[in-house]
Amino acid sequence: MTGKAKYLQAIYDQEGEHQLEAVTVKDLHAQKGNYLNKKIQINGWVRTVRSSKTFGFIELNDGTFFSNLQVVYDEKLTNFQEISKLITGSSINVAGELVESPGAKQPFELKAERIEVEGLSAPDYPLQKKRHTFEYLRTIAHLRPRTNTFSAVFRVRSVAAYAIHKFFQENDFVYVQTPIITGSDAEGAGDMFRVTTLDFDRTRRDEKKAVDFTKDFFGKETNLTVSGQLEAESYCLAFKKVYTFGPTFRAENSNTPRHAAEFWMVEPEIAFAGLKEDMHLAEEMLKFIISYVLEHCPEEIQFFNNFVDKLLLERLGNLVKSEFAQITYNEAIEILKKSGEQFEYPVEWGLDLQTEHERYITEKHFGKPVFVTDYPKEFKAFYMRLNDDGRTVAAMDLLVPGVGEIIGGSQREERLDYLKKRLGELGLNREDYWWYLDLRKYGGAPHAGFGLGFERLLMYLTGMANIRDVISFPRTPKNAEF
RNA sequence: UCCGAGGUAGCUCAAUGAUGGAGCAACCGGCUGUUAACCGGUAGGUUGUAGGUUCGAAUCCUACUCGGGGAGCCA
Repeated sequence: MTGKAKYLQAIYDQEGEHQLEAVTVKDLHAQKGNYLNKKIQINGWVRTVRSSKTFGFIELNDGTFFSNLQVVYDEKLTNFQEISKLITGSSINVAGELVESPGAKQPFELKAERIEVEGLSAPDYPLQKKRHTFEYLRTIAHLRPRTNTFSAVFRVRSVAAYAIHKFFQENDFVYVQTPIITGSDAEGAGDMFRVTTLDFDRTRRDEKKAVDFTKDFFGKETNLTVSGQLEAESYCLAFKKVYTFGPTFRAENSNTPRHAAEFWMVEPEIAFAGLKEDMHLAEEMLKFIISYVLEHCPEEIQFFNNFVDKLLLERLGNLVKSEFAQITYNEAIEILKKSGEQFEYPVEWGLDLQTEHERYITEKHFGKPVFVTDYPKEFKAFYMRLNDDGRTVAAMDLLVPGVGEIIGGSQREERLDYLKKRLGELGLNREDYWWYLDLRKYGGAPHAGFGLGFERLLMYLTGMANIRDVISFPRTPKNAEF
């Protein structure tokens, strides 16, 4: 028994005369020669039935491959009437011979000798064989993976996740799982989801009506993580090259197609390295992931190119070949000022770049991914390394057409005195960061890292315009159904 | 959170102050190679909720609610 086959359920036919192991549609396409003109068995779900008086066709999808398998059946089946009335969504088991198809739309088809109904669907099955809007499909998130689009999205998601691990593992990075429950407010930025076991109705409060968290589960205030970065830095300064890949939570009341309250983030961190190495890593990583997906999900990417975004293949192909652009914040301001564009928000040194500015730079001016570096320290986080000019930090954002900011990173401030000073300037409590400061005290080294929004990468990879359509069960403000 | 546009049959949409329709899905029937199959028929509605204007409201007004777009925050 092969390693793969042992996971497949062996199913016997009704008479128990011979045993056929269920094969997958993926195998049929991969090794057509092994199966053609032979008896096979397939499990799957009915996408549609086209029935005539004495014969009919079933589009069967078994979840392993993008395309359906066409099943041909006729009145020789003992349950012909039942099969002709099968409702979309029903699960069946089909045994028969795989033959070349006379139809133009598929290379082969299954001539059914026996069809067993595993689970009937119902007349009110919400998925039809016509196009549905993504908005409607979000209301049936438990059924949408059965559609072409979401089948493609989540296969790409799985392959992309694998590609991320493959890239880092093959480049000697150590995969670190940082905590999801955290006692530190990582960046002092953004609202966090509180984690507590306190009973709201019987919570002890002190004279100032403040909640007494010493009575809580952890004996202190805890939240869901907004970033694994600080913890990743700790492991970076032990393993030299590390990465995290896990869920992240932000309680911001963001209502946009690019934000979710729960999303996945990839956060590499490299020691004895600066911003240049950081950008190089980001570019190599993105190119690897995209190449890997292009190679391993050709049907899915072609589907997106046909039905979601006509320029997808061209854009992804170009990205893999081209060099990312790289400009400083200063240069970005110059470009915007000289652009002649009428922007709604002013362009001035010391003001942050607005979405419209970022879009102009990456979509119109360069037409490809752009690193923007060295922002004024005022609108960046405390841990970013201060540049020699004393007013900018070694930060970088990667902007890509269509999605916007996909990566945010920086060289970290490794100089203990600078870091302490910065904490003070921002009114952050030094004691809260004692262990983070220790990393600088005990053999600190220059290091850098970035955060990649996994869902934003998927949007870029698939052309899907809304983050809610690249997460299985999206969590957004006022929405945690399923 | 702010700004502007929406919610009509299971789905996608018509109907702009006067008897709420179509396509698809469902259900019944027909059809010997279909492929978003095709042909005929049946059923399906308190027009998001509440209130108001009017002789009369899906249509005009107000509030709420839901989904989405733009902005802010960011990945």
